[in-house]
Amino acid sequence: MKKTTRKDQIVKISAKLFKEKGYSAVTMRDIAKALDIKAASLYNHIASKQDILKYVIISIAEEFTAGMNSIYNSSNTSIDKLHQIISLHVDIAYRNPYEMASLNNHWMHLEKDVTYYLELRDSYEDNFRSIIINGIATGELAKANSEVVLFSILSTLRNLYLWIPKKEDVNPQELSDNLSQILINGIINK
Amino acid sequence: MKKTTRKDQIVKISAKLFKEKGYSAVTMRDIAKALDIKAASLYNHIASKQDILKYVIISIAEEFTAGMNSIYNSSNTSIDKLHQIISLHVDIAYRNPYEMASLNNHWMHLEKDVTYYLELRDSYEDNFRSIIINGIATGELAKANSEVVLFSILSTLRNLYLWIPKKEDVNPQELSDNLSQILINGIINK
DNA sequence: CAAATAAACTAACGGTTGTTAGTTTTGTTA
DNA sequence: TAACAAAACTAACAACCGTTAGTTTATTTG
Repeated sequence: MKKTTRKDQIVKISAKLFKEKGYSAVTMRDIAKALDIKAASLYNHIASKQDILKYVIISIAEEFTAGMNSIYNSSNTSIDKLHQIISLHVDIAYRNPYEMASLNNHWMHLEKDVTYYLELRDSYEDNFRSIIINGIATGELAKANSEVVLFSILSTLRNLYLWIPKKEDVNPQELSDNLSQILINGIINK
Repeated sequence: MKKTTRKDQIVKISAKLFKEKGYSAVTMRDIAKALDIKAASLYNHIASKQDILKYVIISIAEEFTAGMNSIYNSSNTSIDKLHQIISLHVDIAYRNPYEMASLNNHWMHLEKDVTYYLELRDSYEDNFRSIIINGIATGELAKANSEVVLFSILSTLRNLYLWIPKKEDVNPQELSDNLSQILINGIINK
């Protein structure tokens, strides 16, 4: 059982504020006020504003990359791997809806750590791309522009954070199933 | 033939900077420097920084709503309407990749004009939703959670601005066709 | 309970922000 | 070419920014 430290609280509330107004528009005084302390007190727990952003983003980026590696290296069919990727995204977005906003939109303010972030993201995308190309090669997937397929699925999955908090009682398993059906089988009635 | 005014240049270069760093991180001095003038000179052409954002966002939001109204009120099948919506997005994103970033991510800084923006967006989404629900009712579309269908397609279309500038020689018609195939027919090989 | 540590505070810093006022330069029209 | 308008300039403003230093208060530990 791990306890929530003050630093955890700072990172969590910051992620929420970053999502609402964007990283640059959120001041240290905003963050402090949300915790009912003074801005200077934040520095007993974190090194800088950028440091907070790093804690918001990097751990989740690593979780995605690790999850993708595990899926990629399994011996499932391409379609099963796609189902697992969808589940991975739903699961992480469900647990971290605010953090996902920074992961998607505020990573460029990481400055020093931006290179590491991009390595994680590229690794993730490369594996995703391979799975799609392989699925087309084996005939599991229809012939299509693999870059457009990748872009389309990834766009939907990366936007889940915008949608999940608006739906009160969304069930992750059910959402995952619905997405799998729509993204993989399409929406047309055959 | 309409000439490009200084104001047009300011709005255009601002949109590009807003996409790269976010609205709040871009200063009036950044915008001025990109045009090789001083920040104070900008105020001969625009009223405020927020005013620039308004010019970046609102005209495109109106273009989307108008395009959607036209499609919605036509007498085509639901599936044809979906094809047309995809074309609409590709067309607008192709012509305004930088502005789309503000439309998607920086609209909350419109302050006074945020209500009008949200009206346009809601109207757009309501029509989109109706088309999907109608398509399912007539049997053109498979039975599925209409909200997830809407979310999935909209996520892909709204992210086009991120993808289009990265692909050098993307042909809008070809992209539109690829997207239609993938989003409507799915990716599975049947 | 004394000592040590953690975490809050006040006050202030140097720099940057959007914006204004007033002035000069540039370009157009009578 | 004189007069006018458009668009640039310099200088500065009050407010706000992230962050630091030094101090006080609260909590934990020996």
